[in-house]
Amino acid sequence: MLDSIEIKQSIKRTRVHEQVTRILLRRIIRGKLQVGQKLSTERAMALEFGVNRTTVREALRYLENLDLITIRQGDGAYVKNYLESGNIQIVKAILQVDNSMRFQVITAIMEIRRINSPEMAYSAALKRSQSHLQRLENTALNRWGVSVIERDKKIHHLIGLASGNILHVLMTNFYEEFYDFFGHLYFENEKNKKRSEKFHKDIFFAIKKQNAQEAKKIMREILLYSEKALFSKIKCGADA
Amino acid sequence: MLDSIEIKQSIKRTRVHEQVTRILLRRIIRGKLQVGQKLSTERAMALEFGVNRTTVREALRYLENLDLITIRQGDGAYVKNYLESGNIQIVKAILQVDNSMRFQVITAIMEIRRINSPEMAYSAALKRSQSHLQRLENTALNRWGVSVIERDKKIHHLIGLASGNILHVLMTNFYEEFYDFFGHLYFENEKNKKRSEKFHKDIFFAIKKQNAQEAKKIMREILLYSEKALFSKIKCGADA
DNA sequence: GTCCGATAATTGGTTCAACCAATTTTGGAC
DNA sequence: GTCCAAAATTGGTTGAACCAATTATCGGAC
Repeated sequence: MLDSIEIKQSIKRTRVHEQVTRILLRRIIRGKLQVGQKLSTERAMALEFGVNRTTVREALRYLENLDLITIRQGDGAYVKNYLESGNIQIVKAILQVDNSMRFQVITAIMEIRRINSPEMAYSAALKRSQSHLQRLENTALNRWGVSVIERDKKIHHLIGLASGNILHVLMTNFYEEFYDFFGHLYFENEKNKKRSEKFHKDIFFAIKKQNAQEAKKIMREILLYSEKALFSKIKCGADA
Repeated sequence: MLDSIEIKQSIKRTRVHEQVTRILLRRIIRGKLQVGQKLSTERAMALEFGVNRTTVREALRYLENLDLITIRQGDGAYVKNYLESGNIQIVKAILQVDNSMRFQVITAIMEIRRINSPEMAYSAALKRSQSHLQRLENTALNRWGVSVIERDKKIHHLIGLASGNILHVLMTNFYEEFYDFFGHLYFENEKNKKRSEKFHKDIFFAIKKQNAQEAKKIMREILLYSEKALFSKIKCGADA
């Protein structure tokens, strides 16, 4: 009961089937297991990795849920072409096993966010309910309590809810999964922090006024700003 | 070897752990299992459903992959708030267990597509390689072979590839998972078919000319058209 | 020789029983 | 009441066995 969530997450022992997942994932992403190729049998993999077949099966279940493989009883498991059938979650999986694609993936994510979030803000300004507005105000104007990064997450999330489109919410969840990868790079800078706090207020008032065009513009500008700030940071980091 | 893919898919016996998944999914989506609530123990569920604990575990693994539950060794499994942490794949899961949200979900998906795909076409026109252009031409201009709906899927997919953003490709995969739900309603109409075939040619030529603005406009127009066509269809279906 | 069908071998799906590892609960010492 | 160690609870993993679908094999009909 006393353990903080941070400790729980950092200490948590990696489950064996997650390690197996990682190995297979790496083989697929790196191309050691090519599209259409048949995986070893469950029994053979259990032997190879020195684990139980049940454990292998849990790993295969994960890859199947990502649409990275198909499994057919009596036959075997085959690698699918993730560009044709894979679901969006695979980019996170990719990042975890292949750091070389990191920059490309992050760029792709930010581009998608730059396309979607302004429209999300637009819809939110038009459709926001009174209760969403209230929650937005509580989060945007109260400077105490949580960190800026946490407040930023919450603002985007609330705007998603206010937009009335569940996919906007889920897309926002998706972006946030990558805050761990690059969010701190942005928010550790004091100037960026200030800029985002201004954003929180501005977008709240635009949504309050139901000025959709302005909300869209404000969202667009903060995303462009943060992208620029982030990439210059990454470039500096690479030079150092 | 003789069985067609259709037969394979329709006949395929539902795996037991998938049935368990379905039950638990329904309980969560319908709110019988509320956010924060603890699920029964694996052993208890195995008893309740009359299956083995291993089978229950495979179902739980699925829900965990969807970020619908968290599992903690020594403690148990808890329902998460999917609006805060769920990944995009859950909307498909929702559709499979709760038909009442069907209209809302499809509307949400089409809105997101209307936001993204025109920008995807824009990028594709700017960045398309010669090989992507070639594949696009083969698909867009050859009227023989596959059905219009299959050609349509392929066109969108190729535009995604040409855009150079892997997320555009994966988002396109995502939309396509719902063609089964509403695609046939659109493509069974001869006039709609003709309209889409025109779209295929038009967007190809725009991308060939690298006219990004035009490609974006063409994409936007076909999406608006198809949405209108689809909703009038759904409305008629509801009246009949 | 080819083709067909029965049969065997292979492989994923499920079950059972046991034990390991983390967490929670219990109950006594203070 | 607090604290700590033991016990109970619960998820994680293992091993072996059997079920079910697919594939490979082999013998006979032609």
